[in-house]
Amino acid sequence: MQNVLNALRVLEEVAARQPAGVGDLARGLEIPKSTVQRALLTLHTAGWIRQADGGGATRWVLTTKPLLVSRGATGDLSLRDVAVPVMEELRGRCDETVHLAVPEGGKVVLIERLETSQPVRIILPLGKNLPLHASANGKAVLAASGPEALERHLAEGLPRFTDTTLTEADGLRAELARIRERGYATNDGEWRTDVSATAAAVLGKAGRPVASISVNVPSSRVTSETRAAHGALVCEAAAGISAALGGTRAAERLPRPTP
Amino acid sequence: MQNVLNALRVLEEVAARQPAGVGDLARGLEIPKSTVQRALLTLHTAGWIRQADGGGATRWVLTTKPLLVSRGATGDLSLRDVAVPVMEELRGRCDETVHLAVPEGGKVVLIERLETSQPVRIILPLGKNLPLHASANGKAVLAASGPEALERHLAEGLPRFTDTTLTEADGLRAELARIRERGYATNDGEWRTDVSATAAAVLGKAGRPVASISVNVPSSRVTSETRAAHGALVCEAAAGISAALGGTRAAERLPRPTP
DNA sequence: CACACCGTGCCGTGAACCGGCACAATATGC
DNA sequence: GCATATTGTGCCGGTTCACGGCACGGTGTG
Repeated sequence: MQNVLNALRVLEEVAARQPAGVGDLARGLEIPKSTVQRALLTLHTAGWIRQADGGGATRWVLTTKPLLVSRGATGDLSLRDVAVPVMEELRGRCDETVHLAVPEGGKVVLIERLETSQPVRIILPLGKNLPLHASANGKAVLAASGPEALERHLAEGLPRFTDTTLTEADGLRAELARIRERGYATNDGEWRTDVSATAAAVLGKAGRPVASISVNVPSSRVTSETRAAHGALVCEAAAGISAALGGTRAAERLPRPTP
Repeated sequence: MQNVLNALRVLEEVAARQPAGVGDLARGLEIPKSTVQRALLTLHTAGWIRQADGGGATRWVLTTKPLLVSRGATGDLSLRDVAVPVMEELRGRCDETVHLAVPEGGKVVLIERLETSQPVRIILPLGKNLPLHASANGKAVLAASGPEALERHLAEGLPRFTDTTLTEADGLRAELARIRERGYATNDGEWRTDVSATAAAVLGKAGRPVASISVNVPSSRVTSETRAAHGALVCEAAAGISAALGGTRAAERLPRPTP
């Protein structure tokens, strides 16, 4: 138990500051050197880390095993493989940065990105946590979730990020209704002043939102025409991914496959 | 130790067959149910897995933590972020499937893929291990490595995959010399009969190969013209990535940054 | 209703992890 | 060149906690 927690913390630390030695890690984690050393050897025999090629001091780096494991991290049929081609098509049509995010623990997490060719870009690191009430992806997911998810989120409060952030429950409710009506969500500098986005939710087999796809544009580049155009595009893209995942968004029951 | 190994095996099994229950995992791993249960709870408190939304029975799925950890899995400056735009450019010029692989443990591992728009495609799963002596990426890496790496690989033998596979040490040596001469490696059905590829190695700061980029084409579509064209393209792409990584491929020593 | 299977929790035993410490080898300061 | 600091590695005793058999309540299934 404690052993596993230590080893996983060491693993994360290795990932963060690779290539790293025993001393670095022990100091960064505030864990005795011996413990870190044992964790490193264990992770090595498990095939998760290896020693860097350079001779001298032993520096540890990750193997590709974490990558292998995270391949199935997004959903049943490898959401990423299905979504990326659709995202490429979408970016081709608008030439703006396209994001894919999945809901997790009261946030949405950015898991894939395709960049625009334009010089002014939105650049968020993969793995970034975005708030549910102040991002286009978050609001799209929230609008597609049940009311209990909304209440759960309201209970945690609506922190303000900019002066356009929705911090009132009623305002958020009205916004979500508008999103459900037109099918896509928008964000006009509600989280970072200069970031705007348009997003639509991807629905899984159970009709629940499993992801969200968005077009991200610097606020300075947004016009009412592009906004509407992006809305239509992300709706189409999200519907395409949902269908490819086998989503039953108002789909008729399929004839059962012959056994 | 044993504890950690168990937990990591459980984690991999969850990744492979998510959403999965305790019984499934225990049977698949041939580990007592109690042990698996403890490992699941531990992984949960560590934030690596979570319960699926569906009510009924508890099914476990991965969180995005493995994805976060694997972000830095490829190199110092996130090789993937640097390579993907170059790969997109490359695919745009030839409209064929582009692969990115990294060397690891006597193999090369496929870590990124961009697909062609053409109907006949090469589809290899991400994370696939490719042999050093019978794949374009592998040979490109081998040609850019030191002679001791070659000897180490020769000691393990050269298994035959097809009737064009290079299984003789001398033949491989000659091939590697040819690769070093022209800058790119080729594979003409030496691993799978219908898969051909052209690859060039990406060099890191120490001048060692840290990755390889390749254009993969069905053998039926290969001509001598496309082969030469792809060779030039992958060389250019690999050089671009190497430069972006700060590779010192014949680069002069930089003035040290003022402290 | 019986049966099988599910996920979960308890518990005694013994093997393990923990972490302080010591040691060799290599940078760094004077 | 000596002294100092820091590195990675290995050992070992004490105590903890992981192991895995077993039992329980709940849920389909025949």
